[in-house]
Amino acid sequence: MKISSKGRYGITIMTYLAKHYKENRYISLKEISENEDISFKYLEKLMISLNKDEYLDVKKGNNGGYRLKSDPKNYKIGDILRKLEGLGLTECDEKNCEKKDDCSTYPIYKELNNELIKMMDNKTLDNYIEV
Amino acid sequence: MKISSKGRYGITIMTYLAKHYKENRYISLKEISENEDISFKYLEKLMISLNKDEYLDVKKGNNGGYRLKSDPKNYKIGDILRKLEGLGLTECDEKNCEKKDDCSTYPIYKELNNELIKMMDNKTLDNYIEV
DNA sequence: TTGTAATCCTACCAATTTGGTAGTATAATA
DNA sequence: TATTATACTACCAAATTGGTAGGATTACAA
Repeated sequence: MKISSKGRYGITIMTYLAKHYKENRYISLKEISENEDISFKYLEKLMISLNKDEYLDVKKGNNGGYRLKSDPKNYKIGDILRKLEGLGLTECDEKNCEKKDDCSTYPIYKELNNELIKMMDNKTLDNYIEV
Repeated sequence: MKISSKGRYGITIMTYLAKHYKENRYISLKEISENEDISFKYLEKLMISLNKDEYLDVKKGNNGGYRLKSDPKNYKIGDILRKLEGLGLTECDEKNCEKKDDCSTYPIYKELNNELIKMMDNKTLDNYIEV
């Protein structure tokens, strides 16, 4: 039940973007790679997932990079993890398991998943950047 | 961040034992294996971890098997998972990471882990067996 | 006292997931 | 048009996970 390094890197990246949000500039993967000690190539790949549904502003070319579309308070930890590795402790609901109604453990996972999701969506990036 | 099948099986096993607690008998892995459709051999291996610190009553030999040591209300979901796969979304605290104080994401994980543990230890087996 | 039913323990293996690399294509702009 | 950036595809190695096999040990009942 660990968050994978994919998810952890995602949170690192997004926290980095949040911290520099006020600077109003595009931040390149090169910069993040150097400052957060994550392989540039791996970062590139993560960004493809992380930027699903145009989650971020992107600019290619010179002085390009990524930028939050809006204030850090609008970015939930839950959403970051959803994009990179999905959210939830089981797949009971996701896979639409047929045995659900007759499953002795489903009620446990239903509760756990609901609380987990609530907890993750309740935390936004602004809480973790000193201003 | 999924619970592994190790953990899920553990919860299935413990729920089974809880459901039959009132019957006051030892329950064999053979019985659990047949009823819950888990490979007998795999079950055997899981029980070694699951029974750490003499978590359960065991009897070998004829009519032997496993039994809860006490009422299902004393068995936390958190403890079951601790025995089989550990509890927590990161290893930040477990591995005593040196960079903690200088880590931009540690505060996030600290909060998440605390809430997760609280949530898991708040759920006991008696809540999930119909009486 | 011996056969049987159960757990205990160790070693091994296959499949999947995860973490990471390499190379090329595409786009923006100075 | 050279440079700086992201976008995309294919590949690969290591670790984890899920599972199997087989023998050792223990308890009990006939």
